[in-house]
Amino acid sequence: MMEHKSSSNFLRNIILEDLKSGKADHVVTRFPPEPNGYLHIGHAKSIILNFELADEFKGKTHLRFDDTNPAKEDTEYVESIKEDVQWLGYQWDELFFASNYFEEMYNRALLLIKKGKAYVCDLNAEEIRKTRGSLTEPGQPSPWRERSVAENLELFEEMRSGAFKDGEKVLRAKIDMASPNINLRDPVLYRIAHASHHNTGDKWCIYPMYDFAHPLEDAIEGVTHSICTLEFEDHRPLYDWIVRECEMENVPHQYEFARLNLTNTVMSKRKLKQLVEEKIVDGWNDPRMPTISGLRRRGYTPEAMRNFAREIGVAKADSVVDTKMLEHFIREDLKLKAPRTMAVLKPIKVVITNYPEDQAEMLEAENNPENPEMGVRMIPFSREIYIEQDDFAENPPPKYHRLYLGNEVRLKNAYFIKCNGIVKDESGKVIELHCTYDPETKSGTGFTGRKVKGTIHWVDARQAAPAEFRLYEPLILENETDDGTSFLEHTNPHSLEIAHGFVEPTMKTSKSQDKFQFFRHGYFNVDPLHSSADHLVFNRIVSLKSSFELPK
RNA sequence: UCCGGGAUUGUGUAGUGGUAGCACGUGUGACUCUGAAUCACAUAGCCUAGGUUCGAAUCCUAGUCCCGGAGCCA
Repeated sequence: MMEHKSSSNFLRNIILEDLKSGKADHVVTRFPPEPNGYLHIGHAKSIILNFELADEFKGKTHLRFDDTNPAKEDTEYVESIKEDVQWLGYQWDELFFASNYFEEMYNRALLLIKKGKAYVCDLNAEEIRKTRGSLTEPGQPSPWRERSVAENLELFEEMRSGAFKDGEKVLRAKIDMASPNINLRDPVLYRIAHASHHNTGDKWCIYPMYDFAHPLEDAIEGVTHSICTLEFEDHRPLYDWIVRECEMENVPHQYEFARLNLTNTVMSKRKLKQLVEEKIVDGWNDPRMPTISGLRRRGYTPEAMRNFAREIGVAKADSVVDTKMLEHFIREDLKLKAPRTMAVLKPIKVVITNYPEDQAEMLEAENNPENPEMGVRMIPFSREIYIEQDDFAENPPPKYHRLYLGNEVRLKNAYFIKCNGIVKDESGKVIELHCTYDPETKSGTGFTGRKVKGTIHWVDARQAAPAEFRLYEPLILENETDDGTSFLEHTNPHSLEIAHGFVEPTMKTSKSQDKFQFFRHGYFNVDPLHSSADHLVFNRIVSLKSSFELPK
């Protein structure tokens, strides 16, 4: 399909100006996830932004794992992140791990110490917090702030060699305890953690903090435009300080944009993790999750996600994008790609009383009327078929165009049928319909003798394949409020509905991740985990829009 | 309260001194072997108040409201 062009945004304008003014003569961006969880659609926005910005200016984009905290990170996440980035359609020019720079970072820390810009502090976490001051009051200098360079050097080397326990000492930058920007009040640069790291193993027992590590990583890699989210805005002066004082050759610049929020969705790793751990969903790739792996399993395509990301734009104002926008782009992408087929989700049997019992025929059906190149298929038809329960009403509501006693409708790709009788069980529930068909009205014959208001879908009762359908509703009912309630109280108990019905016989050969439009229902994806040849499972990606609502 | 940001139709986003545009949504009609799609039309906006200017969403002044920041997390 045609890819949408993204509209102008402030980051593009900045790059344009930088190139024009000579502040930069090329562009290098990076996507720097911490491998401590799965990527979600908010990350997709960042990935698409970074890769496309670089691409537009013939630059490069690195994938860099920001793995400076061994306690939280794991190679499992490294692999899933790589997979998700590639699935989205991007290939990094370079793959880096921050942990591979640990020696370089250590040397830069040494430089800071020698310049009198960093010191080893013996205060514990609690004491550091207490002396940091508040939003309105300055902090107090640490009693260890004036240690000699020689002593600092010796102590820092001992920290590295494992002479101290976790938390016993830290390395701090010596900046300004009275700064109105709290990030500048002698921030911690290194902490001691006797933990083994997914990449460096037990080589290190001191690990750099984000504020120290990130600017160095960008500088080492020659990143020109370091794009991050708004909450790091306050860190920018520190970022610049580190690059300057560590005397880095390349000088990257940090720019911040607003993270993505979607209606009826939570987007923080912490909350998503909670949904997984409290078993509200079935893992990180549950089709209800806004994770890239969840959306993929639901049936979203990379094209739809890219077009969505381009359309929502990039800005600095906090915002919440309507999920309908995302849905629009998957419908648009699948419209010409997905074959149409008929599926009855909640079946009721119809007996066509004037159709000979021993007869059957094959009828031709277009695979996609909007895309004739997709050809045709043959579908079986005989005396007994299934239709959708909702397509029959004993007491039809106003403007009901479907089947009811005495009314005639078209069976898609087949004949007109008229309802003459209903069969009920002891409880009074309608369990079967008796109809008659008109052979004159066969689809494709150009019959114009009379018109019907409704066309309904169906499957042949003898040959249809049983199938399971998973219908999703938003996981979160209300958007976050400030009333102090946990978002878990707003989860939708009916976010998953499982239906059992039938699909056309040709669907038996469908493969994992195949996508279809079930006539009049919506777009569905073959579930990669639960579907098999003898037990078909389809995830509803998104329903079709409908201007008619059945009254409850 | 200190520091840093932000405010353009219902939602998201362009516009950087010269007709406020795009997308989604919503509504109406046409068409229809999908109550879909498509097509047509409609819908509605510059936070407030002053000022500069022939002319302000844009520049200036003063407000208002919203978001972020006090991890040895990122």
